[in-house]
Amino acid sequence: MLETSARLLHLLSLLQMRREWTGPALAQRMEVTERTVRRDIGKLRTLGYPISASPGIAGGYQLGAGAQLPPLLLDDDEALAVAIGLTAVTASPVAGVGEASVRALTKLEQVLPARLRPRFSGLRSAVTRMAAPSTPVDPAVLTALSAAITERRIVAFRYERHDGESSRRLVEPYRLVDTGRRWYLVAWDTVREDWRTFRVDRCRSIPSPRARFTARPLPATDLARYVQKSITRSPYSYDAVIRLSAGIREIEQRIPAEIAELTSDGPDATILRAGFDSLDYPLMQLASLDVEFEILEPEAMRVRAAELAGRLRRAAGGTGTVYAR
Amino acid sequence: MLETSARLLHLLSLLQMRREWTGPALAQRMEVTERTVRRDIGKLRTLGYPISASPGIAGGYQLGAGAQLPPLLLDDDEALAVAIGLTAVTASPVAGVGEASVRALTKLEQVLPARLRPRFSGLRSAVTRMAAPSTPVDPAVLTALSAAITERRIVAFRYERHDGESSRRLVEPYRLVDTGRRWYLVAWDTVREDWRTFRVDRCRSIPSPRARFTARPLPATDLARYVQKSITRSPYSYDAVIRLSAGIREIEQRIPAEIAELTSDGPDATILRAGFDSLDYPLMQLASLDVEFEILEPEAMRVRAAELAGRLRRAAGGTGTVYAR
DNA sequence: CGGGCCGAGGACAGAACCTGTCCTCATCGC
DNA sequence: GCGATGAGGACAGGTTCTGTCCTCGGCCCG
Repeated sequence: MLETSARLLHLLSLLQMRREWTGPALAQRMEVTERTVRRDIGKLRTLGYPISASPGIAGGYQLGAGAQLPPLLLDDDEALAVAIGLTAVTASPVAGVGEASVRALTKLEQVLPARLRPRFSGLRSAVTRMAAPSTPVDPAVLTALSAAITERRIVAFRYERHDGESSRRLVEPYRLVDTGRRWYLVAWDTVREDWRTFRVDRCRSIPSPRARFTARPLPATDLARYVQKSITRSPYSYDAVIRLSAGIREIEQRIPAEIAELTSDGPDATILRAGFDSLDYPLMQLASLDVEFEILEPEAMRVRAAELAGRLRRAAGGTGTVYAR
Repeated sequence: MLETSARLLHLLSLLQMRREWTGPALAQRMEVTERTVRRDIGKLRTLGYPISASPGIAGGYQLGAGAQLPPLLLDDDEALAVAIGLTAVTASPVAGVGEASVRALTKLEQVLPARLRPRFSGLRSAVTRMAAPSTPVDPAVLTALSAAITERRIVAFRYERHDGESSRRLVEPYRLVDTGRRWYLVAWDTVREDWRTFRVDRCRSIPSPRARFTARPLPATDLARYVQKSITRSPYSYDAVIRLSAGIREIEQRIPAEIAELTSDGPDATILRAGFDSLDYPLMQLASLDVEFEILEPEAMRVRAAELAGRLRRAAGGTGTVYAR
């Protein structure tokens, strides 16, 4: 029987590895008779895994997509790839799957064989460095928080406030919320005895787990909305208004709707409104559009644009004639 | 017995979900006696999964990292996160795990429940758009090729040559090679009856599988090196030489070693050599360093820097005094 | 030190399941 | 029609599983 459980997993692994298998091939691979293979296939079907079959020449079995996801059986390199991919997603959260990616990464790290850890560490820093220039978060902070949330453990960490001063916090962590730009932790502050929303990028130490706690009712059902309300200021350092010298139709095709709000300003001009945490990246993206643009707000963005312009001009050195596009 | 296989997977799932479980909690969750839980734990141990135990108050079981990776049991959101993460890695390959990430993504897509596919499609295009601006590759092309490689199926696709003309190809695909910047396919061309190395970003249709083929000996044991040799020209559109006005120690800390070759040019200057496929992104990154720099080569990069400088200058408009840093 | 909470594992009875072997039937492509 | 595929019942001989009961050991706390 124990041999059967192992064999069923092996069968599942083979079906994931290649799309099509014949009964005789599976029987040989698993060292049982074809009758037993047919029985095992039936068992997997009973367990809910949809395996289709076609008889005759070029026939065989195929594992398809069913109502539930089967256990994923990965080899070493595949596991590393998954870990790296999840790390990339946590570094630049994609709306809606942020917390799930941290949870999945926590699961994977728990069981990652020791021989793969050095490679993972090396590749991890490469991915973190390549992430889009928003506020950087240490993946280790995220996974530590995720584990504490799952296991209902109080965590201690050093937290830096907006004025730069850091203090020690002891909290019951409940939820990680990703706003698409930043990670927040919704937690009950055990010292202040009230709910607090923490910016994860301001966490200055790896949260260390303490005693268990009993869950209390959450402060809201929609925690993403709750976090948005908790943020007393604009989530961005800069709220920009930019006039682009191209019609809105053209601009819509080149700038994702989630990033900016676009308003038509006549047949050949578009007003773009968006928030940014830093200026360099958006400035260079705007310059790369090869569309003339004008910064209406904020002043700081105009100053920065002039600085970058100067540096690029000097870097170009003794270029002869510049042809305007 | 069938019930036992399912129960073992369920137990594994619980152990992955939370770090610590007591026997009584597991027994209640799975609706068996504690004695059966102890037996099941023993079975998982026999299967190779290292489960540690601590007796007494605050005791329990913990699934640890062993010699092999256990089957991963994920919920819907976690599966989506994994899929998105793998898509991100295939879009910007991290050296060494590129092919594995495609293989893993192919496995996952095969079993992804239908109800998750629309969400996956939506999130996938978001990730692809955010990828670093190297040569874009459709993830669907990669996974179709990976499946064909695994199943030894000839594939047909339209391929665009460097002169822009596209033709139909019928090939035996053997390996996907990621050079860190681009994807290549090593394949046997059935029409020309010779080995060919294809750039995946030039594949203009989703490869469709045809008949099976019998594997032939590969043209080399080290296919990454083979691909590098096959590329008759520099892999990059531009080979740049840039002089930075800062010491090499400072620059090394801010520019990843894999991206550029750095040479000291005195105590306050550094020569940077690197290849690029486009100019805007590197120019943006260089300008953002807040270090004066000079483009020694190529001329095209100087021209582009001047263009961007002009556009940024005009965008800054009537800025008053510009303070040099 | 005792009590309670945890994990460990042997022994037994009654029940359930597993595998190979053999067989008949159906579908598919050439 | 033939050969290659999948489907599944029946049987004999053997194996495994579960709950129940029990003893033992470690850990923490009052």
